[in-house]
Amino acid sequence: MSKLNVYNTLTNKTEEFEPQNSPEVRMYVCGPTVYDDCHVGHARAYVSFDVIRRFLEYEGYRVKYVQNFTDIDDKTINRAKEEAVPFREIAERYTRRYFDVMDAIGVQRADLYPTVSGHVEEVIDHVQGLIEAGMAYQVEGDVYYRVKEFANYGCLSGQDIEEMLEGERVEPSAKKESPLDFALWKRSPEDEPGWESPWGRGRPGWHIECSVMGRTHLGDTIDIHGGGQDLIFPHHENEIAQTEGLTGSQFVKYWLHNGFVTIDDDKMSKSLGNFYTLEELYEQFSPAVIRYFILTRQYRNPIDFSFGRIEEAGRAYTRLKKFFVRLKRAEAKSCGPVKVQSDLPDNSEFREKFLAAMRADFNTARALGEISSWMKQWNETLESWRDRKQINRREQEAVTEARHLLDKFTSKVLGLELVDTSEAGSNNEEDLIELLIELRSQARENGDYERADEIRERLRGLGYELHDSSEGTRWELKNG
RNA sequence: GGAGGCGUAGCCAAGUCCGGUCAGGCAAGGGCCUGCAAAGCCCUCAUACGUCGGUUCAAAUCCGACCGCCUCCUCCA
Repeated sequence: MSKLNVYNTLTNKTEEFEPQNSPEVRMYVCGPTVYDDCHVGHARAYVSFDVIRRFLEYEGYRVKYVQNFTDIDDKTINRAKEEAVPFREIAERYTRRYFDVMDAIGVQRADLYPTVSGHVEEVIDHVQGLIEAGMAYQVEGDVYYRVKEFANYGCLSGQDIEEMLEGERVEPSAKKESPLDFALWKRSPEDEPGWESPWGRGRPGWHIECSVMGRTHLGDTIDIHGGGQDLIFPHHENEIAQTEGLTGSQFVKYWLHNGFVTIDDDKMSKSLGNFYTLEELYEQFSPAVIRYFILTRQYRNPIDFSFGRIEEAGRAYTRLKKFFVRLKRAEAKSCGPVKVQSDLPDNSEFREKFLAAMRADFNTARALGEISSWMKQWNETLESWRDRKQINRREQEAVTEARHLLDKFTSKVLGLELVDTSEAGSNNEEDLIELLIELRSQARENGDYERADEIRERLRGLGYELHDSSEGTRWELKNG
C-alpha cells in the first residue's frame, strides 16, 4: 500500500493515512435526514465519499462503510404532522428516494445504514453513562451535555468556548446551565413520537445518534468520519464531546469534510430557494454526467453549479466514453507481424500519475486531467493506425492494457461507466435502425442524397445519431 | 468579532505543504476525414497566477502587509 495523504479537519493539515488496524478501515459518513428529496449538494457529498471509499478499496484496504439515516428529528416529525402520517412512513419514503437517486449516480451501497429509531436503547445507555460521569444533566425530561466539562470542546472547529459565550448568536435557555450546552435527549410532547426512558418519554437529540451508531458499529475509534463542511460545527464538534466524554479515547482519527455546491457563487440552500433536486436534474442530464461534473473539482473545494457547466462536463465525458470505444475497436483488429516502430503511449507512467493524484487527498480533478493527457497520446496513436488492418503483438498488448486501465480507473475507482452507447437499446430496436441505415446506404449509392439526408435527419429527431465512415455507418443514442 | 477557505489565461480547473521544467477540460480558429454533414482526430491558443513589498541565482509556490470573495459560529451535504 502506497503512501496516501488526506486532509484532516481536526489538525487542518494533510496527513499520511494510517488506519489503526490496517488494512481495515472503519468509515462513517453522516447521512441525510430523510424528510425531503435529495439535491445536488447531497450528490456531491455522497459521490465524494463514495469515490474515497472506492479508492481505499482499490488500494487494498478493507473498508467497513457505515452511513446513517436520521429518521427522528424535528424535520421528519413536522413533515409527518403536515401529512398526518406516522414518521416512519415519511422516513421510509425518503429513504427509498435517496436510494433511487444515489444508485443512479453510481454511489455504492454502504455496508450498513443504521437509523436513530433503531438505536434508541443504545442512545439511552450512552446518555445514562454521560450523566453518571457528570458530563450531562437532566432538566424536566430533557438531558443536556455539560460542555464546560469537556476540556477539548472546540478542537475540531477551532472555536473557543469563551469566545462563543461572548457571541451574540448563542441563545440562553432557562433550562440549560450554559448556553453552549446541547440536548442529548428531548422530552416528547404527547402527539409526537417518543420512547420511555429514565427521564420520561422522549427522543434522542440530533447529535447523539452519530456518536452512538458510530460507536456501536465501528468501535470507540473510527478511522474516517465524513460529512459536509457545514457539519463541522456544531454537529461533529458535539459528536466528539459526547463520545470522548464517555469513552475517554479518541473518537475519530481523520475528519474529512466535503465542500459545498454553490449556485452563481451563492450557497445552495432551501431558504434561498436556489436548489435543484436530483430527480429534477436527471430529467435533463444523465446521472453519470452529474457525477463527472462533481469529480472535476477536488472534493474539498466549493463547486459552482450551472446548467452550462454540466453541459460542458457532459461533452468531456462523452469524449472519454468514445475513447473507450475506440480502444475496444483497435483491440479487435487482427494481430499480425506488422513492422511498425510506433512510440506507444506509456501506460505505466499514466498509471502512476493517476494513482499519485488520487493519493493526494483524492484529487479527482487532477486524476481526470491525467486521463486526458494520456488519452491524447493514445488518440494520436490510434489515429496513426487508422488505415491499418493489422497491428502487431506489442501494439495489441498495449491497447489491451490501456483498455483495462481505463476501465478500472474510470468505472471502478471513479464510478463513471464507460458503456458503449452504440450497444445500447433492445435487439428489436437495433434491427430496425440497421434496416433504416441499409436503406439509406442504398440511397447514397444511388446518389439520392436528398433521401439519405432525410433519413439521417429524421433518425436524429428520434434521438439516434448516424456516423458515416470508411468502414460503414454506425449509430448511437444521443446524450448517451 | 472568532474559525476555516478561496482569488491561476475568454470560462472552468490542477499545481502552492517539499521554490526551478506554464496539468487538463470547455469555448474559439485552422486542418484531416466526408457526397454534404455530424461525430471523431490533429494543430493553434496563452511566458496566466488578486495587489504591494521582501527573501532568493530563481517565487503561482516561502515571509510580511493589504484588497476582494465564500463558508461556519442557527436547521442544512
